[in-house]
Amino acid sequence: MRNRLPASDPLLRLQASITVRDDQLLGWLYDHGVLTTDQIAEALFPSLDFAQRRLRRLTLLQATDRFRPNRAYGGSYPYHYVLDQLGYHHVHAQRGLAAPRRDQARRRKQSLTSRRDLPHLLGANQVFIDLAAHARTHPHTSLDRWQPASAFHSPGVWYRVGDDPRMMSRGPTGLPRPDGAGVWTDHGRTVPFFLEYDTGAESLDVLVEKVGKYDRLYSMTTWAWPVLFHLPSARREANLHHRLAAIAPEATIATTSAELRAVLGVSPAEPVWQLGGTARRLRLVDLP
DNA sequence: TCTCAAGATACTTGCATCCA
DNA sequence: TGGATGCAAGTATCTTGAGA
Repeated sequence: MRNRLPASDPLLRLQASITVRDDQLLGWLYDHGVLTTDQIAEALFPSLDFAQRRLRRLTLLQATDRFRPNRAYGGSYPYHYVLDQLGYHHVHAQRGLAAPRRDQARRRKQSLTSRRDLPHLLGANQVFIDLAAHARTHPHTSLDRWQPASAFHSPGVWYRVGDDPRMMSRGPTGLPRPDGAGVWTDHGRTVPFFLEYDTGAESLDVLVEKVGKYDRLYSMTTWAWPVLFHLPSARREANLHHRLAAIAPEATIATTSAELRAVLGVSPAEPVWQLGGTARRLRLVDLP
């Protein structure tokens, strides 16, 4: 039974109302910036209806804040949720960090609402949300780790014991900057992976260049995680494989498309991943 | 140019049921 | 008793398009 004593301090009132699921949501918003109502409902709640109720409650408690962009031709997008100042206080307390800056939430909100690549961020987050939603409804599967792109921006982040010591001070220049990374478990088998989310806005040359950076990483370090390229269309996916066939990358590159997943109506955990040179689609957990 | 209804999209609210 | 949940109806806000 949670403490229902009225608390005058907003932070105490929040702490008294928070559930394990709220903890996970606030942690995700802290790490990944912004999630929509639909994404949160899909990954954490049994119904959209109940998710909306709970999110409204968290917003009233000042743990989360939200904004709602309008669509170009009428109507609006669902609410986009971000962490509010009390949410930062709560996550910092949970993780044993120093108190956040007084204007931390305001700065982050400003940066998120004005960023031009918001659809890219939401798209990349959606891949992990789909995995979390899959895990919620499929026993013996779990998304054990979900790391944001920012986790790979600092110098020395790629260094692991046994690697070239020069990697300790080396920044991400010339090395990959994945849109996220995760660890997926399915019936006792575990696969870590990097995600590259493509909206189709960049040329194929840029994607091939990214593969080259993973090749460089693999040759300099002990990293050997498969790289998942999530592309918008089947045609773009085929074109990328055609380009990769010419360079035969050392890194393990697996691809899928939003188009294919929409037709099949399946999550990224299902057999949708294509490796170079094979037509067969593999499940995420079956990737080498 | 202005007004207003229709349509689209998503959130809110009321009520009921189940369960610990 | 209160939280979790589902269903249905209502509400809010925007764009579009027709008509005065």
